Amino acid sequence: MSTRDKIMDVALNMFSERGYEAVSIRDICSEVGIKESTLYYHFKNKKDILDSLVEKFRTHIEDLLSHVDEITENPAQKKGKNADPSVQMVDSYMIDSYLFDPFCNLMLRLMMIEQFHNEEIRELYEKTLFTDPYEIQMNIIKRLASAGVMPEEDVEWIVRETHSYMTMLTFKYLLNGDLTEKRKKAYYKEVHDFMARRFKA
Amino acid sequence: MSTRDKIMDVALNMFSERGYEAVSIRDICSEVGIKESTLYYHFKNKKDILDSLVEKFRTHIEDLLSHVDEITENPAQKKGKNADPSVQMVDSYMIDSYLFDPFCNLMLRLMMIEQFHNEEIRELYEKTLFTDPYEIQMNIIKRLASAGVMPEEDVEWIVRETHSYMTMLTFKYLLNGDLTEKRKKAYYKEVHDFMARRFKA
DNA sequence: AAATCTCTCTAACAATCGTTAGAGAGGCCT
DNA sequence: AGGCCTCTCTAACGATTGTTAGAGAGATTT
Repeated sequence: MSTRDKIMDVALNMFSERGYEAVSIRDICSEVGIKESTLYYHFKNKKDILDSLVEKFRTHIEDLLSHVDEITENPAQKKGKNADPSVQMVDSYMIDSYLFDPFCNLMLRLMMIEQFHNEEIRELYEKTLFTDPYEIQMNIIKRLASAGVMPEEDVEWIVRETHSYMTMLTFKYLLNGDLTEKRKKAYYKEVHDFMARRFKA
Repeated sequence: MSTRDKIMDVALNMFSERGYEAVSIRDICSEVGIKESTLYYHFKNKKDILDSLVEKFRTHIEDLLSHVDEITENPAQKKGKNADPSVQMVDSYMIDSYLFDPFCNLMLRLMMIEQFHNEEIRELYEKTLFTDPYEIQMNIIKRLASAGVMPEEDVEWIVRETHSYMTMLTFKYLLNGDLTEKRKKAYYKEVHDFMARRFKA
C-alpha cells in the first residue's frame, strides 16, 4: 500500500471515530510512521485528506449503484441452484459490499458525524442512507409487482416499510459503537426474520 | 438565565454541531460574553461541561418516561373531546416534548457524534433512541391488544414496524441538518400518514 | 466596620495545532 | 557523470489549545 493510501486509511479510521477536527496531523503521521512534512507532500492540507476520502467514496458508490442496476434488470443471469428473488439478492449484495464493507461503513460513520456542519457531506449522507436505498427497493419491488408476484396497489407501502425497517437496523447495529461480529450477526438475523415474514417463501 | 446555564446552553449548541473536541473554551466564552477564567469558576474543566449536559439530559429523560407511563396506564383521564387512542397521545407527546424539544434534539445530535468514542454516551444513545421508544410502543400496543382493539398474535410485529418507521423518520428528518420548520412539517406529515394507515380510524 | 463569600477580571503558562522552508537520499533519463 | 524527479527527513514558525494564579468589585454575614 502506498504512503498516500496508508494516510487515507489511517485518517478515515481516526476521523470516523473521533471526528475530523479532533484528529491532528501528528496523530495520523505517528500512526502511519512518517513525519508531518511527508504528509504535506501527498496532500496540500488537512482538508484535502477529507475531500479525497469523500471523492473516493463517491466513485465507489457510483460503481456499486450501477452494479445493483445490472442485477435488478437481469436477475435471471445471477440465479444459482435456488432461485432467489432479486430482492434478497440485491439486499445481500448491498449488505456485504456496502453496509458491512469496512471502507463504506467507516465513511457512513464519518458522514454521520460531519453532516451537522458540512452541507456537502450532509447531502451525500442523505443520498446514500435514505434516498438511494429507497429507490433501489422501489425498483426491485415494482419489478416483482409487474411480474405478478405481488399486488400492484400495495407496492408503495411495502417499499416504505421494507426501507424503514432496513434503515432502522442499520443505525441500530451497524452505525452504533464498533462494528463487531456480534452486531453483524444480530443485524443479519433481524434482516432475515423481517424478510421471511414480508416475502413468505 | 444564570451564567452557568448560559454556558451549558451555548456549549450544547456548539458541541452538537461541531463535536465536543472541535469546540474550544474560548469559542464558548466569547459567545457567552465572559472570560475563560470565569468559566472555570463554574466548571472544573471542559469535560465537566459535557458531563453536566449528559446528567441534565438523564434526569430530563427520567421525568419524561415516568410521565409517559402515567399517560399509558390512565389514558381515560387525558381524553378530550375526541377519544384519541393512547398510541396517538403518547406519540404526539413524545414528538413535542422529546424529538422536537430543542434541548433533547440537540442532545441526540451530540450523542450521535460522540457515541463512537465514548462508551457512556453510546449506551445512553442506544437507550434513548432504540430501547426506550420500542418499550413505550410495546406497552401501549399490548394494552390495546388486551382491550381487544387488535389481534393479540400480531402485537410483536406491529410494534416492530411502528418503531422502525418512527425511528427511520427521526433520523431522516430530525437528526439531519438543521431542525427547520420544513423538516418538522415533513416529519409530522409522514408520521400522520403512517398512523392513519396502520391504525385506520 | 470588618470579614467573608460570590463572581468576574487580567495575564500568563506549557503544550499542541496546521503548516512550511530547505536539505538529503535514491532512482531514472540524457 | 551530471541533472532531474520522487519521496522523506530535520527543524522551526506563529497561532491556538486547556488551564491557573491572583487581584478586584460587590453583596452578605459577623
